[in-house]
Amino acid sequence: MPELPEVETIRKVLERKLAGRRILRAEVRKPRTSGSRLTRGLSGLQIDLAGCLRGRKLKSVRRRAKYLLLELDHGTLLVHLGMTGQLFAAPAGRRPCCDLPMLPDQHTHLVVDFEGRQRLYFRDIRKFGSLRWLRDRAEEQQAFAALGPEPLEGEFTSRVLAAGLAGKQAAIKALLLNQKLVAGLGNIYADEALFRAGIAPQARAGRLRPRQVTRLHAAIREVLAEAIRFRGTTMSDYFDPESRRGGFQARLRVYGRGGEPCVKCGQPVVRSVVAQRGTHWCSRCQAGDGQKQQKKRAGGFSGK
DNA sequence: CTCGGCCTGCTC
DNA sequence: GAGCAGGCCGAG
Repeated sequence: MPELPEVETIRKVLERKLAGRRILRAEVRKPRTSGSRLTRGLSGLQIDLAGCLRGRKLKSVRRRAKYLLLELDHGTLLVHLGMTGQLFAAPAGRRPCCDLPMLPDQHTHLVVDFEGRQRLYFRDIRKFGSLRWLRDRAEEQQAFAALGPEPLEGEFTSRVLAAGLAGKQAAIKALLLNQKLVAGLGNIYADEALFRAGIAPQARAGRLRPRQVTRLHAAIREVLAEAIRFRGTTMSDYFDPESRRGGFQARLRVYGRGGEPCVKCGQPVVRSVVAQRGTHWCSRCQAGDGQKQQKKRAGGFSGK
């Protein structure tokens, strides 16, 4: 699902197409009463989302980690896309693109009509996404209280990363996915950053050498920035609001390439499970300092 | 921290 | 039918 680069790509498109426009009407299509975060406010109370949106003007579209914030002249709609969430902006009654269904379909949960015949759809097949209504900045801060630094901002320094890793026993990949150490990485970019840094995903976080931490910090920023330039990664169902696919999938070095030769050394890319997630890595280029150490030394001195 | 659960659709 | 999928949350 969408990770930081995809969400940032969506943000840019929405900002360009919808910022400054007023909402004429909104429709929540499948309000579910219990267990769903879809139409809940932060307090957990049911709210009339359509009523909150109607008549408001969209001032700007911001992003925090993988969250989108549609900031209105009164209140903010917080959107998280989960695994399969999509936002489409298209004129009413027009199909977003030929290989997508006519909207709204059975998976469309919210339809927002803007002035100028623009219509915004929130669609989410697996329903892991969420919509929340934030009344003010205080609620916004509360929503993000547990999130770590933005990886592309100055607040995310090599020192901050090092401090977050110090003493941790967990696999480095688990921490990268956690959103607390740094926010915005998901399974794809965690694997890609670790490959670029030459660190094994299962390496104990607290055991990384200072230079490995420095490389990881740089790799995280580079891979995210590059992925944004290519408008994100489309493995299967990611589209931006103009129905465009991402372009970064052609530049992935390990993710989704299990069994194929490593782009650096030619050895087959390994596909295993780390932190309960499918993980792609090169056991030669990412020797790290975990259990795989011996592999690197095969043929030379044996480890023990 | 790790695990299971949440959902639906797709591929074996 | 089983297993898998880009994320998160709550429980242990």
